[in-house]
Amino acid sequence: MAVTIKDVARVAGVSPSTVCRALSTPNLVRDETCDRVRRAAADLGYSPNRAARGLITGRTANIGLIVPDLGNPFFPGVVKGIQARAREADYAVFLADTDEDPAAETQLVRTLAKQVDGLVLCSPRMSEQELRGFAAETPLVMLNRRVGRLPAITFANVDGMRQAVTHLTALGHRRIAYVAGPRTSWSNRERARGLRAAAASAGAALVEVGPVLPQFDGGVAAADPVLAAGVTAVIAYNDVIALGLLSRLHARGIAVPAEISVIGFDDIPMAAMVHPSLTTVGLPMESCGRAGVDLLLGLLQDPARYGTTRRELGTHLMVRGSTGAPPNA
Amino acid sequence: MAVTIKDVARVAGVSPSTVCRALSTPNLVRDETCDRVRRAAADLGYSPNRAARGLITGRTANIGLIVPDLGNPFFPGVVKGIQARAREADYAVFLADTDEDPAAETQLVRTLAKQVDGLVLCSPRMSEQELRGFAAETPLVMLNRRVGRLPAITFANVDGMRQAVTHLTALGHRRIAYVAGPRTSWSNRERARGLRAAAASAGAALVEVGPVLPQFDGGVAAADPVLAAGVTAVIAYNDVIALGLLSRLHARGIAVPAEISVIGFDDIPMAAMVHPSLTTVGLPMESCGRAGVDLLLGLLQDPARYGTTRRELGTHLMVRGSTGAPPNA
DNA sequence: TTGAAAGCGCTACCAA
DNA sequence: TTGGTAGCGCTTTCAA
Repeated sequence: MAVTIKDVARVAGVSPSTVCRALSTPNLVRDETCDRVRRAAADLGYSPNRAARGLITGRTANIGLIVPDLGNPFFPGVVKGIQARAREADYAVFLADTDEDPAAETQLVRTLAKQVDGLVLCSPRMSEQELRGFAAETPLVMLNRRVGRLPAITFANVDGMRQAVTHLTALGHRRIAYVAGPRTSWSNRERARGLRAAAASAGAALVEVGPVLPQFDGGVAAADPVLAAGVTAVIAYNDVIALGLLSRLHARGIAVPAEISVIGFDDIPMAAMVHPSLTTVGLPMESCGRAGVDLLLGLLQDPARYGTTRRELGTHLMVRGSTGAPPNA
Repeated sequence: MAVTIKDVARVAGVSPSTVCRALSTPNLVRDETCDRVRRAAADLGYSPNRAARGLITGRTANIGLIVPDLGNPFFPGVVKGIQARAREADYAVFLADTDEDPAAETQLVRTLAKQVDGLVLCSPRMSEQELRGFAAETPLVMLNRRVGRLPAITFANVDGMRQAVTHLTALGHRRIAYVAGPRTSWSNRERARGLRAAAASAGAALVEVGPVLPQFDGGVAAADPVLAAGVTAVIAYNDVIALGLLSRLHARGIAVPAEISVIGFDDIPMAAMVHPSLTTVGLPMESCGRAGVDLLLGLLQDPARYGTTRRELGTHLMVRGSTGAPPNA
């Protein structure tokens, strides 16, 4: 078995209590003793058993992270941000991928809740009611979704859409399509809302296509209806859909942006790598992860203060090759 | 605080020991008692504290997973496979992303080792020596790398390259470039070795370009040297590099596959989504994750038997649009 | 400044 | 078939 605090105590010639103190509150221990203990610990390669510690302190130093689909290029950035911030704060991360299944999500929350101090839920699929229930039991922060006053980090979807529309109308576009993501998705609703508002105030016509699955094939499928709608520009719910659009437009011999402009949302890595490169609304994904952990840590320290904190992170339009002036401008 | 086994015992009117048995070995408990306990547990919403259990059983029911970079599209598939298999076996997964930093990897292994029953290391960056050291202390399986006889799941890199070369020579190619990945990468060495052997036995000339970073920009940078080498086909260390190649070739107005054929390795999702779609050697990533967990579970049960088990998973060439006959065939 | 002892939640053993 | 007891590794009183 692994080396325990007793082994260190024996080698250092002190009691286990002293070892514990030497390692956690050195100022309560005579310097010389402290040194001896530290040396023994180092020699033996001791590192404390966090589970045992958690049992008594009631603090596991673990956080749980639940994501719907790691394969979705939106998530790795967020997860990396969470990892990085958690590591800085000396927390370990339990990760679970639910495969977009709300039932699995619920079960996973139950299982994880016991072994972590708090949970970060990425774009949770579960119902508002369930979410509220869990939030009452376990410190929890949501990413990319808001439910009531529950702690959450979100992106400025509405403002992102405003930026996209401003860009398009400045170029001269007057008729724009929106390829909608899933009706049940919080961010789709936000983006659609922002887009409608921006189009209305800019005096541009808006045609909604879909909803489609937020995947490459969804975009492929949406391209023909978009073309049929007689628009000069299209904004997709997200980049993956936009990439599908681009692919199908290319296959049909439609030039982008000469004949139609395309805008995505998220700024996933591939967006900058395709031809033409994709104009898109960029989300600070790593910051989102970090902010999520920060909020969770705050929540653990001072639930009253952070219990209803919601932060919205700014978004920024990345203008690239897929947008230009409309055909007959 | 959470509800403990004592609470359940009190409500059910039995001793904690009985609660424990009723829940874990019901056949040692009278049916009626068992029912009473279960009901009490359900009423109170009891679920056992796995950390406390682990303390005594010496089994945490957690596995640790360390990956170098979740942003690399190679990993999500593997991680999903691991998650899925772990969940089936009722294990939870600690995930750590090391950001390609070997030092972080070492530290993370140390930290995680205490709270898990075993570790899965994805394409580990650390030295052979360190790896051997850790393997002596903690059950551990490597994915995508072999070191001596340590337990590992790998892909048939050599055979994949044979398939790629066979495909190209069948089309008539006689002069092929290889864009190498990092010298330090185990899979790059394997792939290069397989490629050299296959080219030699097929009588094709091989030109090596690079090494380049295994990223899109690496591929972009490699395109010009490849063109200068006067080859009719190029095989990249991985898909991400191949995508960069494709992009730069497009920018220079070189038609693929009319003027040059391109093959990648991995079959990441984007490979099928670009124009022309990328011919590539497909790796069963989810299977790799599942196999890794299976091997780890075997290792935990019977270290002697599985201590040196290494499995190689088959690879399959996915022929797509980026390969064709050479220009003057 | 240090050590002894109690106990976190749980399981395993021995008696009954 | 059940309960009591000990103890996993650690931290935290309370005394000394």
